[in-house]
Amino acid sequence: MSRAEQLRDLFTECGISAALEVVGERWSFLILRGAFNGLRHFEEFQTNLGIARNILSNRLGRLVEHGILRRDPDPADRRKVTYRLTEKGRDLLPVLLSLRQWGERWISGMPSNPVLVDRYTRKPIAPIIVQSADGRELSLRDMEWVDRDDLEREADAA
Amino acid sequence: MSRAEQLRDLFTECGISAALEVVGERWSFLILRGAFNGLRHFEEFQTNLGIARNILSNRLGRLVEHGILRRDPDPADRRKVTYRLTEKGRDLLPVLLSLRQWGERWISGMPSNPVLVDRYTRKPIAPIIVQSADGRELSLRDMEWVDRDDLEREADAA
DNA sequence: CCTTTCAGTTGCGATATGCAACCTAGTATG
DNA sequence: CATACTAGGTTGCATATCGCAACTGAAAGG
Repeated sequence: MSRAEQLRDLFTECGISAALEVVGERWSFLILRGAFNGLRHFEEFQTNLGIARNILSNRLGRLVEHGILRRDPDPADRRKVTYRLTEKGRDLLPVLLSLRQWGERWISGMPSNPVLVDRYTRKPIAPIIVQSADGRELSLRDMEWVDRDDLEREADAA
Repeated sequence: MSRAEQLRDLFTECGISAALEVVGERWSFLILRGAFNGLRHFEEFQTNLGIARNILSNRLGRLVEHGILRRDPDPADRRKVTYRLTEKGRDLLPVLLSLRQWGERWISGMPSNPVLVDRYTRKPIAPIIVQSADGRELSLRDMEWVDRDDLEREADAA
């Protein structure tokens, strides 16, 4: 595959642009961070994040539309609405945490509060890293972009 | 304290907000994806991403200001400028890859092309996960948010 | 009833984005 | 040398999105 072809593929069918369509807007990550931290109700998000009410309304709606949050009426108090993460939403945790760790390391320079700990050992979670299939840590030097078809041909040849 | 300062504090107190202040704008992640895949020059970014020239100019400038990209004139052709990732920028790889993996799994439904492989084993990299300090995979059930001061008190009590 | 709470919606000005045209320095061509 | 072309922007202007404050409407609570 030529370099030009590789680049074209890269930009037409990448999971990153697909993901950004859904969670790439201004407040989406912060709303999700709130949800991971236990925020459930509109007013909780609004006062905690300081986000404008109309924007919050719009973002919650989009996250629900995309199946990242579930919106349930509270049976005990019919004014209240409960937003909570779906499995699809919970699966964004590595993204949120790696972003947070990067921000702590390179921008704020210190760990934020509160800390996410292993419930049993009470120790903070490890830094999120890129690993090989057999669990070794990989840096950029250890990796290479390969076309899927080329990779299959390699495997067949071996 | 002015409203602007209040907002600034709000933005810097959490690693996620701090990170988003720098890389949270519309095209930033896509520009970084390009950089990770070898794009170096203004025109390369522009034609491959289809981004407006003024926005690209502004984003590249911001990424350089924040030390995520380095901007060097090309000594061989003094019209050309080379943008490349700094260590701070390269350290965003787990964020980009976990976002990509999430998008592949939940939005596009299939792995994108090309694939990032371990250069030596030729196998695709592993899914990015959250791990304990001793390397066990952690799910949300295994974790807990703890105030840092409370955690210290726990440690002292033990 | 009367008040408060919750989850929004509406109107409107400020900000950000996208597009096309233009600009400047440097390079290739004849 | 004159001319054309290239790389990396900038400028003007239309549109889209955001943020704030005020308002709404249904449901509790007293």
